[in-house]
Amino acid sequence: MIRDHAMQPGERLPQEPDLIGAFGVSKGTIREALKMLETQGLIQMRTGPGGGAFITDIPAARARALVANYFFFKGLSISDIYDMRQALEPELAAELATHLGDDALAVLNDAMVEYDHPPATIEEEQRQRIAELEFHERLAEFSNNPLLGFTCGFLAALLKDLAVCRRIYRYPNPQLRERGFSYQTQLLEALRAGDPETARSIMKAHMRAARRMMTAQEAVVNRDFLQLAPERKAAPRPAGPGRRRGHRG
Amino acid sequence: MIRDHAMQPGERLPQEPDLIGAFGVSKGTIREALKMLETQGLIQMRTGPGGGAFITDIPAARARALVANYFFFKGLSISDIYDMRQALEPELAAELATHLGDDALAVLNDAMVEYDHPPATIEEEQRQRIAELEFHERLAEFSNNPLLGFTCGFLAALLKDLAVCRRIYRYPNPQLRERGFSYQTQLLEALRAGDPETARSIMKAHMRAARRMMTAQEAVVNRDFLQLAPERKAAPRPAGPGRRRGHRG
DNA sequence: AGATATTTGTTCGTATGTATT
DNA sequence: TAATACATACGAACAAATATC
Repeated sequence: MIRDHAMQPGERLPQEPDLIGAFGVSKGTIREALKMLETQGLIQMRTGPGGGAFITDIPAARARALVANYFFFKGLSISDIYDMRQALEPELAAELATHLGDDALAVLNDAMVEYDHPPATIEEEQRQRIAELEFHERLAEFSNNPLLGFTCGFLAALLKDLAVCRRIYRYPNPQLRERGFSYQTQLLEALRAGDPETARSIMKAHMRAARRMMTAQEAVVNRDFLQLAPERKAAPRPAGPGRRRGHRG
Repeated sequence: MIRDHAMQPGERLPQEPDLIGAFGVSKGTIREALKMLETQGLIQMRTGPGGGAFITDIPAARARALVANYFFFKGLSISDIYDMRQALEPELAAELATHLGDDALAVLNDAMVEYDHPPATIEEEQRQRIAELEFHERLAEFSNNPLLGFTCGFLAALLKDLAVCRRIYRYPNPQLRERGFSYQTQLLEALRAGDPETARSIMKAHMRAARRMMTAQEAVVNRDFLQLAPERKAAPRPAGPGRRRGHRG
């Protein structure tokens, strides 16, 4: 019905009694169907007069959560994520350099104040790592390429949420912040100058360095973690034809 | 409940009456909840004795469909897709070269027989283009990196399904098949030889050439299409802060 | 092949919650 | 404050699918 009527975000579906009539099924069935659409983020329900089911632009966070579920049993590793980031973030940087305005640059600058200084506590250090990843989420939001923006934002969100990563962030690592901050400062300059090639190569170096530090840390953390909780080593691995690595998400 | 019990794919949830008891809600509510999980691909329902709700590994096709919905109103262009493919497919090729076995190579070879010859009809040409994209889907399935595999598979699926692309495929373009087939033949050799650098550079050239041909074709097709159906020009554009291109999916 | 038991799927009537006017 | 228009929730009965004997 949505497709055939070419319904656009903001429009309202018929009310439940009308849907019951239109499709010749009962209320419960209609409600299950509406729940499916709501789960996919395609509609939002509102109660009360004037309420009903409204077509919506799927929120990026919803789409991210749905696809994150897919990777839940896949045992993603830091390397898997950085393979992608190394390929995509430099392209994102280059693309942004071609069109980013002063307002966007100001937003990005603001995002960096959270970690422009050494952390006083381990808790602050963790907050800074999250903030650093949110800087990358902001970058992604400014992309003119929805695919590139979504994917880069998704990867940053993964790094915030994945269990392995959260364990990594419990270990102090001053270099990670220092070098990250330095790269991002240089990146903003290149973006301000509208210089795609420089932006790309800065981001490339940033990703290479971050990957090196994260995978090194991953090894340490996994060793400690597995020693402390050795039964985890025998945790059931994903079924299906041959994946080879560990690091359950 | 799934998370707290750390339930794994294959396990069964309690039956509806038990869930009703466990959560103290009615059958309709339980069913809406189950529908949500089923929509996300997290469970599958089966009727009959021994039936019920089973935890499942989310099928890749399900996850792709969910995230494809997100892009439905975003008006993706051929360029958007090829920005991603140019960045990712070469990395995929290089990664595959490090571990692909003879069985996998045989599967890929089989996938190519569909388009190892010039098409006799326009219908066959269309089938060949789909088959060529399915070759890339196969490649993606063999990746050891779930993120890279999923994303490359998703991009190929987009090119199969997107309205702009389907229109493009209605125009004859012998070069697309010839050059694609030639690149893929070279690629298989590099994969067989276990040579990541060669595989990467072949795929890079393949993507560059494909992008060029597709965007050129896109311009022609859009011109014809918009002339034939000029009211489409005024189709409502995606809401929200400034996207700049056309080519509604 | 057919009967039966088990489990999900659907319906209907009713009651409740919530936002607008 | 009250009336109205919606979604949301409940419960009992019935229908359909499927495995097992």
